[in-house]
Amino acid sequence: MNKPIVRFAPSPTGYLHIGGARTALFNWLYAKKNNGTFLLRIEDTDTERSEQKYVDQISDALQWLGLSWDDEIVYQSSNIERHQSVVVSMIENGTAYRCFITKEELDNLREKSEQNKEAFRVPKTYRDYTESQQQELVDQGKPFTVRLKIPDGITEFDDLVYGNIKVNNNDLDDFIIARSDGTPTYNFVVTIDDSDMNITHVIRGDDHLANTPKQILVYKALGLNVPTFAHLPMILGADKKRLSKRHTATNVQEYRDKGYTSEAILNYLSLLGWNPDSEQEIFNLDDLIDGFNLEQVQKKPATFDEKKLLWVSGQHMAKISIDIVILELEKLNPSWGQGQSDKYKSDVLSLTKDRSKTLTDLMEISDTFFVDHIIYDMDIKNKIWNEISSQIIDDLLNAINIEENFDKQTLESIFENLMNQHDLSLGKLMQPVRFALSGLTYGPGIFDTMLLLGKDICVKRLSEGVKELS
RNA sequence: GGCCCGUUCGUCUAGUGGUUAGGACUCAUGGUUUUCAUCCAUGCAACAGGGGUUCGAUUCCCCUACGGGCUGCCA
Repeated sequence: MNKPIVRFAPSPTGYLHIGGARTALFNWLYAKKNNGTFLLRIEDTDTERSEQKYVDQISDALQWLGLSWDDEIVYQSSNIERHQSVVVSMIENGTAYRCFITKEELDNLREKSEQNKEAFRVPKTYRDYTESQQQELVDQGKPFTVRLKIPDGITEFDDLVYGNIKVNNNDLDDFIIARSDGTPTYNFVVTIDDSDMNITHVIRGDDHLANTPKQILVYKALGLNVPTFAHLPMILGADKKRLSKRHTATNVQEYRDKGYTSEAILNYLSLLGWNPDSEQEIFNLDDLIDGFNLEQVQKKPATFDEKKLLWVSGQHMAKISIDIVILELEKLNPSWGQGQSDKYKSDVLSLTKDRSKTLTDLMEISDTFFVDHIIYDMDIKNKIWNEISSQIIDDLLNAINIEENFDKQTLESIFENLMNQHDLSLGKLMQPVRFALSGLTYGPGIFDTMLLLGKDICVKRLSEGVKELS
């Protein structure tokens, strides 16, 4: 097979959301898998709604995800002259025509059809006007749009996901390819651009499935090669509605901020609408490229489930190396672990990493190893602190001070004595110790925590803690 | 209204003309763990409905229902 060229073509009217990221991912995977090319085209022809900040956001998000594109970004708006010249040539060769029906007339007709519960069809009034008849109306200063002259017949194509799709051309209107202000419309420019960019495979959301026959008709009118299409099912929110800005947390960068790694997000996204044909669910990028194919893409929409994302993320956290995790944490929060030695940071992480599901989890749980002073949550204190807690801490402090050594064996024997003395299980005994020491009720093993903190800090925290908490 | 697409546990999915319809997440219970998280075990839970075709349909066909998309001088 020839090397495929695919593209991701977002419009910069909003942030890159999860659905867009999935589309980008599948394009990217298809390109990588087949040694192809992955291009980025910004569809910015809606000047009302397009904004540069969204272009920046989208490219940042793609880069962060690791879905880097080949070549320069193509801006659709910069091709407008090319688009317009094609429109002119189509009027000349009769594959398109000027239509002088106004928007208001159309709106009225549309409304009438709706009231009568009839199918609305755009009247083909001007379809067969000759060039000179059209010119005459133009000369009169009448505004016009340009419509594609759709021939009779059947339009069909084989979608890589949906299979054979067949539409009767009679069910299609002669749709507008250029507005009355001369600007070309989406279904038209997308074909020109895809053709100009030599796109071989159009992989996009299935909201475009019904547009595809129209686009094919444009390719045919222009005598261009029709690319292969693959439509991806939509991603739905928990309410089963198509994911949109109305849903909470659809922005890729929100997930970055929540502490998910790009690899975890990509892994989860790949599972939405694709199955690897095995029971494996945790993939790194290379696995994904290796296993990916369009044949195993689902036809039905998938619901985004953050619980499963969280699980996937936890699996990735278990695998990720400490060195990488340090880099990721510092990227997420530059002040994380500031002023600490690499050795200490990596010791902290080796205790905490495996009990975290996200980078933010990890930051939270590791924070106690970096702060100067513990701030105690009094709600938690009220739940776990009791009359003997202070006594336990005092006894522990005494024992630590008496012992010369501060190592695991020593700590074990200290706690052993305390257990006997207070007639408590280790679990009960260490609860107030952990809290006084870290302000938390969970975390790494208490001996490991104390040893990493060191004798001086333990003594300081315990004595300060017992004062504040008593 | 018309056209196109879809429908297996709550969610992501596997699967076959004859299966105890499988796995994963979630949830519940138990176990491991000094806490928490992990991990392990067990359990709950699905073929949208109705007709066909067939000895037999979750699987093939049709209809209905439901959901989504398109039907824009948005992309």
